[in-house]
Amino acid sequence: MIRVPPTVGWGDLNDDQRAFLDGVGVAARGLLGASLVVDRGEGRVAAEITEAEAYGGGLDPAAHSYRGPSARNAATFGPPWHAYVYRHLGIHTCFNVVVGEEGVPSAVLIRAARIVDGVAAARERRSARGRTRSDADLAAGPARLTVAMGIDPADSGAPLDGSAGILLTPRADAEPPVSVGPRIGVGKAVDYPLRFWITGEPTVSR
DNA sequence: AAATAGATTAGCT
DNA sequence: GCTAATCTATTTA
Repeated sequence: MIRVPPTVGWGDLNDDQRAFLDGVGVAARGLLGASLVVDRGEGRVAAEITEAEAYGGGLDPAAHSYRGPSARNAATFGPPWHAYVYRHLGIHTCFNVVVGEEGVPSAVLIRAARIVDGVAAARERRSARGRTRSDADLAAGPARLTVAMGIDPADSGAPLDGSAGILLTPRADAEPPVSVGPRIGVGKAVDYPLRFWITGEPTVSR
């Protein structure tokens, strides 16, 4: 994997680098409509992914893994179809799916989902401050999703084959209508559209 | 060694 | 809309 210095704009990427980034984008897009189930014996919640963002590891100045491995981002260098979970601003937890081969960091941030089963459990977790939420609001945002589904930083590095309580199943049907746009809350590399969502879904983040 | 920005959300104006 | 909450990693002195 070739690394690009922070001063180099995305327009200067060579063909191989662009192909890699596009590949991560395709992976993110492919996760739309996929089924995510968290089941630890109680409070089982099943959801369908409705919004995802791609992060291109060593090529992407906005990626946590851009400057090499650290204790926090180690999971992004691990095998694909595993979780990368981190804490943001000390209080919020975000869930990613590692999509690159082992040793090649890349991840897809799951920004939003539609709860299809276990709505009661999800609402219970999200109503910690005594507020009730609409169904569409339960997982409309990366940190909201982890709360609703009961995912925490201890899950970072866990496989997503169900053996650790988290099961991610690829979408079986045809791809739904997809919208594309720039990533949210990212100051760097804004000019490359790597955010994907299911068109018209009420569950996507603001 | 100290400052600051960040893949966010909730609550209040 | 604007700000607080509050931790980590990177940048600056």
